[in-house]
Amino acid sequence: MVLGRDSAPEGNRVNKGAGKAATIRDVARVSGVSVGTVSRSLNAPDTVRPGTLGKVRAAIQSLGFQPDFRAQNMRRRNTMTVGFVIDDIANPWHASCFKAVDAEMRQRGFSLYLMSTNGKASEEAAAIDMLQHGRADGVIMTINNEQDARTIKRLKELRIPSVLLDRDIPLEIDAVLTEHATGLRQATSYLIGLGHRRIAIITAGRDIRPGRERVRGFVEAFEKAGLPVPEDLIRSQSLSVDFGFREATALLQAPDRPTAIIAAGNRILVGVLRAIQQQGVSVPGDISLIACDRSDIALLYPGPITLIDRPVEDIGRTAAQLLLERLSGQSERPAQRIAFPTHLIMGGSCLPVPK
Amino acid sequence: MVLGRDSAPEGNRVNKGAGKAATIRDVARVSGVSVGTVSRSLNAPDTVRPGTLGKVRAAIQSLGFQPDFRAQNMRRRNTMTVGFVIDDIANPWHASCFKAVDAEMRQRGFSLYLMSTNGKASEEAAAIDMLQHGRADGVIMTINNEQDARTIKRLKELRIPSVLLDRDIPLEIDAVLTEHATGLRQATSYLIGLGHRRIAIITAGRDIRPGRERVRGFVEAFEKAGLPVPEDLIRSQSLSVDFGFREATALLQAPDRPTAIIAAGNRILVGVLRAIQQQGVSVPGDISLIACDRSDIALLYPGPITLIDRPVEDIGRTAAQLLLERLSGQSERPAQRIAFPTHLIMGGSCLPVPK
DNA sequence: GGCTAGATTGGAAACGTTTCGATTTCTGGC
DNA sequence: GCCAGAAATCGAAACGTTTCCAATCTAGCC
Repeated sequence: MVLGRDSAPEGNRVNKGAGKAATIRDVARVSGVSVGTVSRSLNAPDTVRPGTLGKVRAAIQSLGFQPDFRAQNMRRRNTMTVGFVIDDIANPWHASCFKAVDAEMRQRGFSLYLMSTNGKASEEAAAIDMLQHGRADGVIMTINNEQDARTIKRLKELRIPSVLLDRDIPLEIDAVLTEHATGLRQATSYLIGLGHRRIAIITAGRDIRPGRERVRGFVEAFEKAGLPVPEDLIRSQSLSVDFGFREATALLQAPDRPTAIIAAGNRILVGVLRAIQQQGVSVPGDISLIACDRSDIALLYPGPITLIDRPVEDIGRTAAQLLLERLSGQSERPAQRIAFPTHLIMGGSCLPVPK
Repeated sequence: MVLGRDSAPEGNRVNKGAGKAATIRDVARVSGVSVGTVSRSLNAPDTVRPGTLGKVRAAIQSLGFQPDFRAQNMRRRNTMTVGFVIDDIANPWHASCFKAVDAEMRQRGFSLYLMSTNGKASEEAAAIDMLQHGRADGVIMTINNEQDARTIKRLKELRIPSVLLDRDIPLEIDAVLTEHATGLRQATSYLIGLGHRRIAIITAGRDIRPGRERVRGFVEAFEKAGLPVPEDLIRSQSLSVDFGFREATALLQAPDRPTAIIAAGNRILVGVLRAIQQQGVSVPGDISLIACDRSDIALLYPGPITLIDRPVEDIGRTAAQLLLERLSGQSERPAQRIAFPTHLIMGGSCLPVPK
């Protein structure tokens, strides 16, 4: 490879406009046909005679013509773009979900706008506003608060199809959900089976579906076992690292410390582990731990952590498909809600309670 | 909040087209001025008389008019969109970088396409192709192989401004770099100072700048100390988890096991830790470890790992600014290369070599 | 009140495509 | 070789903005 030499001739020109690009008109002129025929050669080649097609293609080739995307958007009234709105792309679950959505969308010619809202309702509203009026054809999103009036209003007035991820809103919007309640019931029952009674759960607030459902599953497990629900150990407020850290610290320092913690949330787990480390507690020796969602840390933390998994690729792919269905135009079906099951992956972070 | 009731009336209509949106023509008609004046009211309000402006604004308000983004793109010949091309958004460093770029760009009205190429040259080429011809105004990217002919060719012919992240290519392209060599020299010297001689480095191949530079810094540290370079412990090939795992496993099983490993790469660290865990080795008791870049795992792995940090926010912001400069049009300056320093953050993963 | 320069406004021409009705060119059967 | 019908092509009208030139208005000055 003689890169150095090869690139020298044009080496010191910074890429920029680089002369006018050929238009469909140029192609028409060069190939001696009308503009309409060139367009049809591109979009419906079977309606143009082979001879003509050849001439057009030759002209396209020689001019290096590529249709201008903006003009196509303008005329076709779409953008082949979809917004993916979440609170934080640094959350590995969101990153995986994005990849699944992207894979599905890209192969159909769509590009994805990624908008990370930092969990702020104002940024959320701004993101939704931005996608309207011809910036995107559809949206896939996880909003931060199912009750925020501003966001609800935006969604109600949204002019493009949308799919909610793991959120539940009293509007007719497609949604892809997770059966968090089942997962938590199962995990909690497992701990109860190991003899745990003082089990804590740290998770999102009840203002979003994952918070509500997880707490519900947690409570149901105790009820099913005929045991009193440890209300004082339910910490349901936020999915943030900080919340996880704060609550875990408090729980670990309490006189009647729990024997197990369910860190029900990706980021929460990080906070919980930080607290565990800071308090010098050992897992599973001093306390049992269950996490939610795969992540580097959950799979690796000195020994894999027992966790409630969910099929993130399926979830992403399904969200993409629901949206594509609507974007393809023909489907006027009522809104659909699809839920995916979780399953418990056994790690080494849980032990039976010593007698 | 009476959500249930409020949303009932429109509740069972799935969002969709929802009637024609008002155009600038409608606004002109309603406010009794010409189309041109409406446009100027929006884009240069100080050139229209206050009275007129009032009428126009009233009409806009009453019609709920918002300019059609596609038409603006068409006419203005831009898209207010920038591509962010990387190999894997699940890499937390990339996620942080994206957020920094996004913050800077969003406040100037740009949206970001995120394209995750999975490190495949074909997807990389496809991504770059896709961004051309009016789909984006510029690109920020980390390509996967600085020697791949296909990618180089794409870059050379790219018609929109671009910024490279941490890559070095013999073309006139803006780039934001990291002084990996300095970081590695420092880290290696630190280990040498602790008495280590059998120090291994696992990092990217020499086909990309981080690989080359890191190995260079590593070698220089030995030379500066007047010590022989442990060539057999330099494993420079890929940034992947798998490579980290494979090489770490081999190193740990070797008869003359190193006393320290530098896991020079975000993902590599995950692989290395997996190997360490599987081999039942303890850090820092059995082996010292240094990582690159902050991540949940580096900060948390039973005790924070000593690591070579770099200012990811500054890097992202700078990349965005370089691009914005070019996009603003007036700057015809030669390509710029800006390098950021690293610094060593002391964790607890290194110990002196016992005599 | 008339004049001029400057400030506002109107109207139309782009921007590059797709699409649709009208027109031309094939094709095959006689 | 002609004709009808089908197939292919042409040409022009959109799509919704911005922008430029020309036309009109306003204010200030004498």
